[in-house]
Order: sequence, then C-alpha cells, then structure tokens
Amino acid sequence: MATIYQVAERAGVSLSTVSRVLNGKTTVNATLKAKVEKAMVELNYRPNSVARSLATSRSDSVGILVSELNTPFFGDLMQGVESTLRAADKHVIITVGHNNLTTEQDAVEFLISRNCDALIMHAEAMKDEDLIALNEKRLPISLVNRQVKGLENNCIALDNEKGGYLATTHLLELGHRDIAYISGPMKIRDACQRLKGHKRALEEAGVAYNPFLTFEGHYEEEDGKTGLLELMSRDTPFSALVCANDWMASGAMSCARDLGMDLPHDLSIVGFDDVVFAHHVYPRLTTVSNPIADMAKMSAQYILNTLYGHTHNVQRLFEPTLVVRESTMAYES
Amino acid sequence: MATIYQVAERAGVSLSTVSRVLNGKTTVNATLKAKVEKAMVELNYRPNSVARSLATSRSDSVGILVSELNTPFFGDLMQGVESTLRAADKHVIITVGHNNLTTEQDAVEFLISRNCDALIMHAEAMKDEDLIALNEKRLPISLVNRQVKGLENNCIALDNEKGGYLATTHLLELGHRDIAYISGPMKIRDACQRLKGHKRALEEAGVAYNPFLTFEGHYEEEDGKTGLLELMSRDTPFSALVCANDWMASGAMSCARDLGMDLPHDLSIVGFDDVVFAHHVYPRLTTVSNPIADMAKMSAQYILNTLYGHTHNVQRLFEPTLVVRESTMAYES
DNA sequence: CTGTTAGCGCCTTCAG
DNA sequence: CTGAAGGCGCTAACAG
Repeated sequence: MATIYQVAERAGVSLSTVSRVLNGKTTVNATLKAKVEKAMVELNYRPNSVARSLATSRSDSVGILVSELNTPFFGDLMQGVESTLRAADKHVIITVGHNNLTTEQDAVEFLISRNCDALIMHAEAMKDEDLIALNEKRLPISLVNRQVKGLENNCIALDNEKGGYLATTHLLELGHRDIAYISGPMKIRDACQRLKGHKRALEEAGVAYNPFLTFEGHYEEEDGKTGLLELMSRDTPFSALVCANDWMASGAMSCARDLGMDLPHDLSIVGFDDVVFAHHVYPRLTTVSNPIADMAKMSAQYILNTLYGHTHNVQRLFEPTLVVRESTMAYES
Repeated sequence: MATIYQVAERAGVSLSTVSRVLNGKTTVNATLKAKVEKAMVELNYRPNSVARSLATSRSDSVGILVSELNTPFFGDLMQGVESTLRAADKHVIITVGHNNLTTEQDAVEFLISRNCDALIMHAEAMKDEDLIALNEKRLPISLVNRQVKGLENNCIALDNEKGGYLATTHLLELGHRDIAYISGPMKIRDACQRLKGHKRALEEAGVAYNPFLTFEGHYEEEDGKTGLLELMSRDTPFSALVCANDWMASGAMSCARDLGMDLPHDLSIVGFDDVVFAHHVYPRLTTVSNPIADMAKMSAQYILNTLYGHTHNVQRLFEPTLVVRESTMAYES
C-alpha cells in the first residue's frame, strides 16, 4: 500500500502538503493540490486510518455494544445507529456483551483500545456507577434503553411504564377483568417498569391486582409456554394475557394452540416490542411498539452533537404506542 | 491513559521488557516480570491496540461484511462468526454492504484501512474478479454463501440446488403435481440454483415444468403476496407452493389467509432458510434449513487456519435439510 | 535475558 | 502557503 510519503515524492512536494490536501483544513496552492491528487490516484493511495488514529487519538468511529447479534431487537438497534452514523461519514465498531458483566467490560476495553471516539451502549450488566465513571473519565457514551441517574443527558429510553399501561388498558377496554401477566426478569429495569404500568392500569380501572396471575420469565420464547402452563395450573381463571415481550407472547400462543385453544376467542394476548415477526404469528399479534430503531438513531445523533459539533434535536424519552392486530378481542362471558 | 513507557519507568526497566511481558513471546526474568505486572495494575495500564496495530500491521481482528444488520439471516451469520472468533481471542469489525457495489467497496476499504487481518464477506454486488484480486493482492478473504471459480478454498456455501430439490420433492411425495414456485431475483446465484433444484425434482418425477407456475420475486415478504396473487390470476391451478425464502412464504401465507383460504388444506407451502420466525408463523412453516450459523462458523475457522495457524477441519459445502412442520399436507383431490 | 534504536503512517507545531 | 522535525504507543531487530 502506498504511503503518504510516496505520494509526496511522486508529486514533488513534502509530505505535510499531502497531509493538508488530505484533510482539507488549511488552504493549499491549487497547482500543488492538483499534483498531489494526481499522484494519489496514480498510486491508488488510501489513507491508513490506524496511523491517523494513532496520531490524532481519534478515529471517526464509534463503538457499539449490544447484547446479542441475532435478534430483531438488536438488529434494529444496530441498523438505526449504523445508518445515521454512516450518513455522517462515521464508522461503527460493534461488540457483543451477552448480558454478562465481564464480557461487557472486555468489549468496552476493546472499543476504547481501538480509539473509538464514543460509545453507544445497550449495557445490561454494568452498574450505574461504572457507566458514570466511564463517561466522565474515559469517553462520551450514550445509553440506549436505559436510564441512569446522573447521566440523564446520555440516556435515550422508552417509557416502559406507559407501555405496560397501554397493553393492559387495551384489554380492560375490551372488557377483560382477569388479566394474566408474564413478565421479564425483575432484575431488569424495563421488566419492572412494564409490570408497574400493568398494575397502574388495573388500579385505575378498579381491578385488584392478583399476584397469582403473574409469572416471571426471562424474556425468552420458552417462558411463554412455561408461564402459560404455570398460570393455568393455578386455578385462577383469566381471559387475557399480556406478555412483557413478543417472544414470550409467541411462545404462549403456540402453547395455547397446542392445548387446543381457539385464539383469540379463548384467550386474548398482547405482546411488547413489535418485533419483526409480530405480524408473522397467527393471529397477528397485538403489541406495544418499541421504536428501538428511532431511539438508536437519536442516540447516534446525540453522539454526533457532542463529538462532531452537529446540532440535531435529541429526544430522550420515547412514547410507546399500541399496535392493535388480531390477537385480542372483546371479552366474551 | 498510561503508556508502556510509564509502566517501564515505574517498574524500573526498559520499555522493551514491558513489551515482552505483554506479548509473552520471549522469556523474561521472573522478578522483573513481577515488577512490570505490578506497575501495570497500579497504573491501570491498557495496551493501545491502535499503536500495536500500526507497529505490526496486524490487528487480531477480522472484518465482516454483511448486507443488512437487522435480518435473522445476517444475525445468525454475524453471531456465528463472532462467537468462534472471540473464542480464539480475535475481534470482529462489522460493516454493511446493502447489496450495493459502491457501499460494499467502501466497506472493504474501511476494513482494510483498519488493518483487519482478513475479511469474511457476504458479498453480493462485487464481482468474482474483484474478489479474486482482493484475496490475491490485499488480504485473505472468506466468502460465505457464495461460490467463486478460482477461489474454491475460500468459499463456504450451501448446496442450494439440493435445497430446491428437497422442497419440491417433499411436495411431490405428498402427491402434489401442480406446484407453483416463487423465486428470488434470478440475478442472484442462489435464487437460480434453488429454482434449478425445483426443476430437477419435477423432471425426475416426470412432471412437466410449467413456466406459468413460477413467479420471480425479490426475496421480500411483499413478493409472497404479489406472487401468489399473480400466480392465481394465471388460471393455472396449483395445490402447492414453494417459496425461495421464508419471508416470501410468510407473505404468501398471510395473503392466502386474507383470501379466506384454509391452510394447509387449500394450499401447501414450503419456505427456504428456516429463519427464526419460521415456527412462529401459522401453520408452522415447513421449510428447508439453511445452516448459516454453521457456515459462518466454518468460515471463521478457515480464517483462523490460514491466519493464525489453527488446524480446524473446514467443510466447504453444506447440505440443506428439510424441516417438516405443519404448512404442508398430502394432496387432496 | 535485557536495553537501545529505529521505524509503522500520519498529524501538527514551528520556522521560513 | 510550504517544508522540517518531532511525536502518537508500540514492536522488532540488533547488540550486549
């Protein structure tokens, strides 16, 4: 690969001149500039971003931390960030945290050692204080789908409580009173908030919350099945079910069908996230949309602002909306 | 951030010694080594991989090119590569090609300028000769889901022809004779091969191929719908349909249901890829499994072999298998 | 086994 | 506006 030095030699100028036309910061005599550019194409010159990064300790790329690579949720997240960053000529380095503390920390170290200018993270295992320290002492970060006290500006989150509220309210409006709930793991923030919204909706409707109607899952498809089975074994009848994400909803639907139930007549089901397959299931899933791609985009814009002087508006709290499809229907006594 | 020099100073040794304990290539006196390690933790030292990369022109990371970030297929691909590479302590830099020539080339240049040691690519737009040149003149590459003449060793691919054959044979064995086919874009290799397999199955069964029963789509969900509608408008009855991927199959299923058809009684449908949502659709989709995660893993192992002296076995051609679920049933006259 | 000395490719003062 | 010189953090011969 040609280096800046060879370009300089061929163009008959010094390497600083080449550097200047490369970066376009300072003005360069038009003739020299032309010569340099000619030399560059002739040599098929490509700047080495590693060298540049070492010299400037910047890299024009931002690190991304996701929990998994192969789920629709994170797919949308990555895609949202990548496309808006790329439009600004920034690049993206993606790492995986697997919802595990050590892995997340390793990933962060890797990204930093790669001179990333900033980090956009979906951190699940790292603690609030770690994140605060990271942001203060190391490099700017933005958190997607999480709210950290003391880092309000950096957080882009969904109003999960409202989402839970919407789901349950929808069911209440359809006349359901006995509403079961399969939650995510309660150690995860958003899972708590969604459940909280569910409870508020019940309360406002004057329906007593019955702990026997809720089951704690792990956000995985399998939990929809085991949850439904468990709930049904408790001898507390219910006519509707809200699941804290679409995976569990899909699991519950399959299970219900295997049990010979007729959906949605025998059971109305609401999901959460409106993940890509939500309208592939049958009946098509009524769910709460989680505009993760938009949030990701916003997160990227925030980084663009703080790092490269852009001036996008940044919206920090996103409102979920209810997407009514065919998996819910009016209560039939 | 602490540098190797500061560590050396604090430990009272030269920086080459520090470098040595860092890389562990040569032996270092145990006492000195201890001193160095102590200094490293005290200073919370982290090696700067950019500097290392500049000095060695290696980076212990391999670039990945996918077409999209937010689809199950590429999700599995990325996940397969990432996990096996990470197990070998290599990192991954992911870029997106969007099935567009310029974008793909930019992505490749970015990865090279980042000193990636190798590339694992799902290249769709770049031409065979570009890929050959890339591999010969620049850096080792491995191609997933593509076969290039002259690059046999670097290619990990699925026997798509066999997949098409399996899908149609399954239907034939169920007694269907009039089998419609919604293909992918014929400019894409695998789409051609899948169709070829379909034709071979018909031929072997003594069923004449009827061009009126095939429709060319673009591998998108929408094509399932438009394809089905178009095929039905051609007044050539059929009792079964194979779609060249699951997205189109899902689209066709929704459309069929909207048309009031009873699945699978009124129409048996087979998909291709066995993508994550294939068993979320209803009826659960019979499809041809595409072990993309395994292929991705193999691709990573190939790179590990050629680059870092590993000695994994590498399987270059993968056999698809038929996954029979509930979207197909015996022909009813 | 250890320290010294050059670079890796580029940017960035500083003079001119 | 241009060139010379030093340095980013680390590795890799080369002597000792």
